[in-house]
Amino acid sequence: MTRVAVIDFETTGMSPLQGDRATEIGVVLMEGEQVVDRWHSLMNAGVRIPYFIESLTGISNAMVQAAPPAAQVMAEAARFVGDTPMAAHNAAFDRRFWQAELALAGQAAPQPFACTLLLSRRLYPQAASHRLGALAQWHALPASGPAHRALADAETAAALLARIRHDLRRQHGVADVHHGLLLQLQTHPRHRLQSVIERHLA
DNA sequence: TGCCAGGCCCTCTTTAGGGCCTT
Repeated sequence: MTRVAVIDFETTGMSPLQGDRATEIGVVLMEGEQVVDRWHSLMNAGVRIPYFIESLTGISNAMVQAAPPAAQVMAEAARFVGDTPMAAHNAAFDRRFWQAELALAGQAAPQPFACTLLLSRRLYPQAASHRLGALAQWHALPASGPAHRALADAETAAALLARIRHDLRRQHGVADVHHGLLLQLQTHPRHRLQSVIERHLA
């Protein structure tokens, strides 16, 4: 059974290269379409959270100041994930922070990332919006808690990934949706979706 | 001083521009 760690970060901004840091991490472990474990933590990276971000996430400076150090949290996250392949909604964003925060903690980040945003754009071009919350509504996914909190958003992304796996099985005839197939699908143009699947099935 | 993300995707494209998505 394919095991995937679905991750979501709350951060102080968009880019670790600009000095932005993670404030919260949530990880949901899936086997196939089932959630088998979950883990989350606030983290203190020693930087101030802008007011706009506080308002967006509800994560305050006082909350992160009371949280464990970022390096300690990331070491625990790395142990929890191990070498499990990963997924996230707009994975380019979470992968940047995963790699940057682990690098600051002296840890490697070798895991490949599947992206539910890229996969949704290919599988559901008729959706009006591919934001995580909009897709959750569009698919009628189960509610997972307040948006813009790491574990709730990781749960929603995990439910979306389960839906993607389900639709690949039921609508496209893929018996076993390997992580490698997801990585292939997300890197090909939308119009080549079916040919990639057919090559995989051959 | 002034600027400030990065990458994918579409199209009135490819010698480019702008919208979307993540916080």
